[in-house]
Amino acid sequence: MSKPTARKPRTDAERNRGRVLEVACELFAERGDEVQMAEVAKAAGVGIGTVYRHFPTRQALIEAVTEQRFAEILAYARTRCLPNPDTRQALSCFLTRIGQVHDEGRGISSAIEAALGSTEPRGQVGEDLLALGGALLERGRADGTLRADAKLEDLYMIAGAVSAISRNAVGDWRRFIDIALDGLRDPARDRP
Amino acid sequence: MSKPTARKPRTDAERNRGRVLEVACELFAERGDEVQMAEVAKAAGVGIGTVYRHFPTRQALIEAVTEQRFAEILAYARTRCLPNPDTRQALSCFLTRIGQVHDEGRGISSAIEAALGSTEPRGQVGEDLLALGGALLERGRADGTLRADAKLEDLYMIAGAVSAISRNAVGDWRRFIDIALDGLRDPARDRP
DNA sequence: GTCGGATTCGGAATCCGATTCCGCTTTAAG
DNA sequence: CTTAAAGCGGAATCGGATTCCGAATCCGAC
Repeated sequence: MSKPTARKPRTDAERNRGRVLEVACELFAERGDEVQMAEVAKAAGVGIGTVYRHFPTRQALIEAVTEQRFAEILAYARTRCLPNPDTRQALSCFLTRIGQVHDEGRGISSAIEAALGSTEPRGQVGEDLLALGGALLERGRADGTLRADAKLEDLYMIAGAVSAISRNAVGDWRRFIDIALDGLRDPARDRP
Repeated sequence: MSKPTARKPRTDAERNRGRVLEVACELFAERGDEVQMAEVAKAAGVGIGTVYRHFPTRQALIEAVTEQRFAEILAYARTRCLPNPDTRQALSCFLTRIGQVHDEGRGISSAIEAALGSTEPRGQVGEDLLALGGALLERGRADGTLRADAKLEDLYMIAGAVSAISRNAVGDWRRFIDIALDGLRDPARDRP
């Protein structure tokens, strides 16, 4: 049974968790992977032990930060991309946002990339992001922007690719987005 | 001046270096990133100090292993891909090989990926690989397999993407290769 | 063949950063 | 206000890369 005996979590603990996560977001965005746990603790004004109580592992902390980023992307996609009636532009806008997030916050990029590709979406945010992608995909298939056999997986492969390309600075990821979306176009209705 | 005072390197040193590199290739391929320097040393039958003399850093060792992989890819591309008269197939074959290398040796994948995207090709191998890509690209533009404005950078973005996708197991990278090459096709001569 | 010094070896010691542990402090509940 | 549970801080521990240095091996000269 779900114990009704559960006491309300201490307010100071909640606050501390929040501070740590917030500070971690900033630090990772600025200096990326090189940030140390002790630094995060000091910057948040708590002891190392406290950081570890809330995020049992460096990896866990990184994942939490990553989820924040995902939430940002999700919010952006909902307000700026979905509303665009041109499906191609909506898709491009969505993918572009992913590239931008990497360009801005240098850190956690690899985490974002890994999470993007994971079939186990961490929590509600991942779930929602997946759903949003599905909706865009459906629209695209319906209005002919995408080939009929385009899959959600395809979209996420491309998203992962954008992540990798921007992270490694391989080239112009904006250009890549165009190429990839062209590749996902319906070949039967080309030529404008 | 290039010091003529340089004595020929000791033969045992050469041999040790070779052993270490060989053993490292195997270990990294089998167990990837988790391999420790001490392990490599033991497996190669030398002391840790020796490993460090030849590869001053774990990172350096990984890069050396990576170069081996690149050499394999280069050799394969030369003998199996270039000779294929169908440029599309040749390109696909080349990219497929990259995906396969990741699927086989689980390790150093991230290193391969990073190196693929680097504008500073490590040594002759990278140089040659770049040249080979350029040749395929040129062929593709000439025979209409690729759009006229396709760049070498595009090809390497795609290569990096294939690495990332196969490494993170985001999805079916073979399918991605098709999509990406479709996107790089000449849009003016579609419809068979 | 063998002598002397340069080069390489081996592996113990060191360094660094993540993670664990535990006595002390603060909060929720009665 | 009292008390036990929930949290806290940070010193100690651990794991693994990297450094150091005396001992062992080569190379080239005689």
